[in-house]
Amino acid sequence: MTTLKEIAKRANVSVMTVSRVVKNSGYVNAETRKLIEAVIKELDYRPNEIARSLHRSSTKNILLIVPDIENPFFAEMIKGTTTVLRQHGYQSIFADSDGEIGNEKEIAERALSRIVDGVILYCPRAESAYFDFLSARVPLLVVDRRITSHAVDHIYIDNKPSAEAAVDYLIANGHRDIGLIGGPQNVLANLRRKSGYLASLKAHGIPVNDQFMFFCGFEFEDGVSAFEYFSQMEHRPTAYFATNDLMALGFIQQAQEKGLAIPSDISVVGFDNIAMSRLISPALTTVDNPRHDMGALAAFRMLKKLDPTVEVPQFSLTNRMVIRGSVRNIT
Amino acid sequence: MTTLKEIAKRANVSVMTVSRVVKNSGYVNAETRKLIEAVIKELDYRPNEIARSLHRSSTKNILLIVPDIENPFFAEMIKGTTTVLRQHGYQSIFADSDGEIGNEKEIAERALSRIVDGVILYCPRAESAYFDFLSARVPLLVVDRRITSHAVDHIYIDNKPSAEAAVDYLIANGHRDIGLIGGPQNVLANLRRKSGYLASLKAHGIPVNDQFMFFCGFEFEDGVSAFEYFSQMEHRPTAYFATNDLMALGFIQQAQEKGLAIPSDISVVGFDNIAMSRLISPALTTVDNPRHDMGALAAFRMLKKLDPTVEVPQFSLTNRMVIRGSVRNIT
DNA sequence: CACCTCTATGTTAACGAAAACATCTATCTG
DNA sequence: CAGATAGATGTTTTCGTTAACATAGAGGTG
Repeated sequence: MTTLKEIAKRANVSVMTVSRVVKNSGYVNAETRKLIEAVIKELDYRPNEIARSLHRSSTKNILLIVPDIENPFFAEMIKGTTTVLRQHGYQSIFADSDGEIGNEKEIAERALSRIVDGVILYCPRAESAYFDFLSARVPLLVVDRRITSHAVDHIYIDNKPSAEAAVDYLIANGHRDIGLIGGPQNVLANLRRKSGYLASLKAHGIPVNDQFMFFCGFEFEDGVSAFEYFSQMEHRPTAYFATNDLMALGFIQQAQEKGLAIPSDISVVGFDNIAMSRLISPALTTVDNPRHDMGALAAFRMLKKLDPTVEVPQFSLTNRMVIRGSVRNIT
Repeated sequence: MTTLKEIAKRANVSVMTVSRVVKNSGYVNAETRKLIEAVIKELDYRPNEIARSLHRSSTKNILLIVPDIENPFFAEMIKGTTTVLRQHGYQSIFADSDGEIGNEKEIAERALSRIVDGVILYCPRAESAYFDFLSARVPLLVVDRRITSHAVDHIYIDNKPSAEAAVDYLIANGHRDIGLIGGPQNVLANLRRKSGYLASLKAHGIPVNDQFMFFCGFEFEDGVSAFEYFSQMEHRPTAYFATNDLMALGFIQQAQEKGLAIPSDISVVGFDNIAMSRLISPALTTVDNPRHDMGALAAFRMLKKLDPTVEVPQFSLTNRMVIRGSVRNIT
């Protein structure tokens, strides 16, 4: 716990001279510098960043709040963010809210104690008025959530167009009876995917069949259930759009279990492009969202908030279809 | 940026009285307190944690360094740690070293500037002498790496016994020709798994066949290569032990692609119990390691370092076999 | 009533660093 | 050679909070 003072005493100079050596600023005689540097080394001195932070009233820390770090979706965004922040001399304080609004707020509130220079919220659960509250008190960025308030800076990709493109792709491959494995109906991103499905059908003059839409959870098992639901029907879809890969995977596994082949019997398109979708057989055709870039952009936008001279590079944040082997052309 | 001073001025009292109200300590007249509380609310005051940290010379922050947060293995450990830390009033500063020694050291070194009260290194890459250096300067805990130095506190599960148990299980199911899909030979955990394989064979008097051991990378594709390697042999193993699930998954997928059935034609055991191993068909028999608990224990051990009165709960950190459907009894 | 104790509040110093300002010498310029 | 200037170093104050110490009135005890 060496301090400037101790160095100064040992070197027989004032703290200010030592400080000048440490920060390499101002005038210091070459020999004095040498002596002080030797003492610094001898006593293994390192500046106390807390004291510095207090003085400059900035900590060079950014608080990142995610609903669940075990979800690779968030892990990848976080990685994109921390990498950029670190390159710019900022550290990431990280917190996992477990998807609970209470935790989320409690954690965010800590940021108001000036332990961080800014807060980035990933896919937060709190009500939108809360973001106005926070934003008024600390540099704030909300990622992956649509925000209506003009005052709150945010990054959001609308999933509707890419979902529509995914269904367009099925239609282009000759499918007209297309099932929707629709996931939960209380998550915005998911609803936008459903909207894309509906929009595509409409654009191609295909009437919507309510029977062809199955709503469920978000998990692998929900894909299994979806298969069971559809397999009981007489007239079944030839192709399916699952609003996330995990459900698509469950659906495909169950289909194969029951002796159906993908894509010769059934075509499937997923959404998210999780790691596993590449690895199954056949590999899943899906929609990739730029998680890493979203995280990186969030970092840059935050840096610019804190220092307007920062250059924010161009990111084209668009979802992209990844065509693999789970769709068959039936024209 | 309201400070105690401003509150004091507005309420016409000294800063100390305000401080007493904020910290709820010492004597304060009920009416004075009420008045001060009103002013605090009016000015939206929050104590500056940086100033507090400086004064108490402790930040209530712990630095966590992982090689790659996108790897669910680390994400789960991190979650175990942060959850416990948060419950004890500590925040997690998080950093991703990208598996590079240089980054790892650079990040760890920051901790010496007293911005954190302790450091937890997950599966670090640095040479072991470095841990002595760090440990002498900051409360340090090393997780998932064998450390010989007596001075460095660490948490480590030897993978050999559980690997041995996994192979024992294959042998108990009547297999004697057992292939090893061995992964890279420069990673300690992986070598211990290989040692377990060898130990089990030896214990059962089964001679080791060098041809039956395939060494490769760590990925899904390496499992695919492994299948290709073994399928060229005349006399093939009836069962395989893969030193991680990802390779087992690649191996199984390729086997199924080539028309072989699991487990009727080939039995496979993996290691790690990643999420996907439950989801394939047949579900993979594998070895589960308590990632979450390791993370939680790391947190408790760190807390105890910082405050010896903390109770560290009992964790039985042992790998456990998870028997599912990828092994057939051929006796 | 002298003295103690409890209640209530204020003053000073400290945490470690650094910006702002001050001092002093040596050298240079007109 | 007076005065400006660059070089080298020191002193004071500030960042916001709080521990330690100081003060002072009210009420109680012997």
